[in-house]
Amino acid sequence: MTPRYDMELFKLKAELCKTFSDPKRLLIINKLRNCEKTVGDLARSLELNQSVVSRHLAILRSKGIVQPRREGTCVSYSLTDPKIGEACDLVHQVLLSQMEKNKELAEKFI
Amino acid sequence: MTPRYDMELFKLKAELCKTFSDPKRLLIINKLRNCEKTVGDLARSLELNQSVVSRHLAILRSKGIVQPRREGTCVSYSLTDPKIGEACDLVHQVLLSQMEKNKELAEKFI
DNA sequence: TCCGAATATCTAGATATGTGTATATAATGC
DNA sequence: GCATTATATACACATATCTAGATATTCGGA
Repeated sequence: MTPRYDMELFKLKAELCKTFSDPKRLLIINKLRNCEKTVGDLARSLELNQSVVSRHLAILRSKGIVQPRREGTCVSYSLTDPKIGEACDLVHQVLLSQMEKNKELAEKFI
Repeated sequence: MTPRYDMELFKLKAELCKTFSDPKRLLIINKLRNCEKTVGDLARSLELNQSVVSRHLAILRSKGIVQPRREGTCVSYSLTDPKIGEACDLVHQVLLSQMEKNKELAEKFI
């Protein structure tokens, strides 16, 4: 594996991570974990502007994270892969693990 | 779990993801997977500017991803948690899984 | 204490990202 | 065709991020 090839691969990985690096996108993904939802549903339940939701969905769609299904004037979105939910779980775990560490560290100074 | 609390939690998760959303940071993390390395080692082996490596290490350090160990004038860095390596593996898997999907999709149009 | 090596930080400039508002597009029913 | 509803996109602006290059800091040795 040459350095150049590495760079290309890691660029792709970084882009994928970037897709998950917005709190509103993570909220949307979380809402879609178990069932598909329309743009309007998401906007209402997350109390977000319709255009904001639509744009984040467009980003997620362009990265293959979610898929649309049109039904009349409504468009329902769902996750393309259950692995995406698992990835979010792992982020959760790493976050908790970090919080634990910070807690331990904080306690040392009490 | 109220929406507000959700938002705070997802902001933290998004920040963690953002930390992984730069290809050079991912390369650095990858280099540190099995053994600690000095700033100079990393700069040389990745063919990156010293200040760039140092800056990225500062970001990773501030998020608790890596930890420094000074030895004379050198500073060696290592991962704080093996879970971080696992998280990168999962990113890798999701990426492969996406590539598979794109391949399948591409083949439908051949 | 002065010097050199290793690392960290500052600055300025280019690029990218997220948002609200307004508008465009798509589909349905009259 | 026209009005309505749902969704997508364009625009302008503010903010954030990354980088190279210069400079500051830290440490060990002469």
